[in-house]
Amino acid sequence: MIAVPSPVLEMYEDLLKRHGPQGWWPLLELHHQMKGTNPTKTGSVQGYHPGDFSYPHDLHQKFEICLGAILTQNTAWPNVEKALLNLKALDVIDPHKILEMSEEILKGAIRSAGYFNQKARKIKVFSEFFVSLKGRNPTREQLLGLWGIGPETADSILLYAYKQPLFVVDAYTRRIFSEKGLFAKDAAYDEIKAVFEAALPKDWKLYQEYHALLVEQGKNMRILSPKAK
DNA sequence: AACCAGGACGTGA
DNA sequence: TCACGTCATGGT
Repeated sequence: MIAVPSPVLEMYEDLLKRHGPQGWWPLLELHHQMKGTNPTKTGSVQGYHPGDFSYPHDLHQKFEICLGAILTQNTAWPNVEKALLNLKALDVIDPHKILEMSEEILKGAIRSAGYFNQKARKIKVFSEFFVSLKGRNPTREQLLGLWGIGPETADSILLYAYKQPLFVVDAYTRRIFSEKGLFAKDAAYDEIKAVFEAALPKDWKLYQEYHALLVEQGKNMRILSPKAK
């Protein structure tokens, strides 16, 4: 097999070399060997587990990832983490408990993540769906049919909570690669997603790491040169 | 002190 | 379809 130069693969190697393994998705509680903060990572507080692809360990952590995916919509992660810690303190990171609690209290708990009116509703809707799954895996179509779950959130949930090999496209991905001419800057989500999935082996660990690296790179670009876009 | 974050929905054309 | 306004807190 002759190695064909691919900007997609080259970028992955470059980012991995530059930033190292990212250890997404961050979780509130890891097993004790990994536990601790990672102050070197942009915007992170805790919960990353670089090199450890064993998570999520149970249904509880699956649900936590889904909540995080909704809460982080157009929102910086530290704000999301505060919201998740509030939910944990209330002991409601559980779809049944979310459904039981008042929407007003839920709004108060997730306030730091912004858009709390919309996100409280989204979390209620998703919790009902999660219960209906009874432990089974959701399909992308099912997720997209829920109010509040768009393409990126659906793919994030499927990739990080359910380990499905679906590439997640976010604003950073769009920006970094459209500048390199891989696709138009206004290309549709599914079009960009297809470019990556065609260029990469269908490997959910690779997809997890790649998306995390693109976000890390995007954050660094913003901090190091705010105007450089 | 604007500007923007690990987006999605509702609306009008 | 598609561009545009709206949603909201917290960092720089």
